Amino acid sequence: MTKAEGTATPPPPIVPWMEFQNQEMWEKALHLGRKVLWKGKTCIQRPGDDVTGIFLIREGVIKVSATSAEGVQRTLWFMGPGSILGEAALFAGQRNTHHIDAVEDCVAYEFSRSNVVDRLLVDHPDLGEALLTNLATKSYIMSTQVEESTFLSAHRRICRFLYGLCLSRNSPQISLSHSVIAELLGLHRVTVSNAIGDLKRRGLLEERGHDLVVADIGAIASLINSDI
DNA sequence: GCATTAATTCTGT
DNA sequence: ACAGAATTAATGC
Repeated sequence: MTKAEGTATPPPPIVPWMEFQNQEMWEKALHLGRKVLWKGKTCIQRPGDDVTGIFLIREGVIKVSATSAEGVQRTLWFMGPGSILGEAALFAGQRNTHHIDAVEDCVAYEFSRSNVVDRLLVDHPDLGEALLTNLATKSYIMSTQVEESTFLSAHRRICRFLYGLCLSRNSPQISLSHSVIAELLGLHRVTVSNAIGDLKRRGLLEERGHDLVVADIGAIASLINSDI
């Protein structure tokens, strides 16, 4: 608790969107990796694929999702620059279990298992810590989603998501469609459309082109803890 | 390069 | 489930 007590600023909501700005620490290790490019809207990995290393995402955004046998998709989280893909499977000795798609053109660096274990972790404790931070973030995203989906109303979850995304991305602009948000939160698309329409009517949200812009972040924040 | 059409996606009821 | 608006892709000139 670094801040004063009186005005207890609640911790920012955990949202299923990973992104880390301090990427400088990775510069010293990039030579150990292999640069890879992923074209937008293409598949990166499917369930069952062998995991031979980890990927540091430097540019672009990818989507991690689970798919039922019938083909229904449930997005688990998005990953942006500074986040690491594949470390959970690598350390658990598991094959990949999710669908991973590039939603836009991406630049990443792949580090082999041996380079991670013998070089990164040994020579660069800060990178080891970054790996743990990445892993812990995924863990919190999943537990928070379970928690919110069982205890919170759809309306509140949408407000939490919009608010948390603004804070973590440090931008009021949200360029996600209603159906993408619905898949991410496990809600019906129409539920998301109605809730967002409601927030727009109240002036808390605005539409800029095809994007949403949070106009009154304070009001959205207050809605997180009070329904309707 | 530009204009039309066809297809697909997005939103609000 | 459906309709209108808005994008995007494809085609022809």
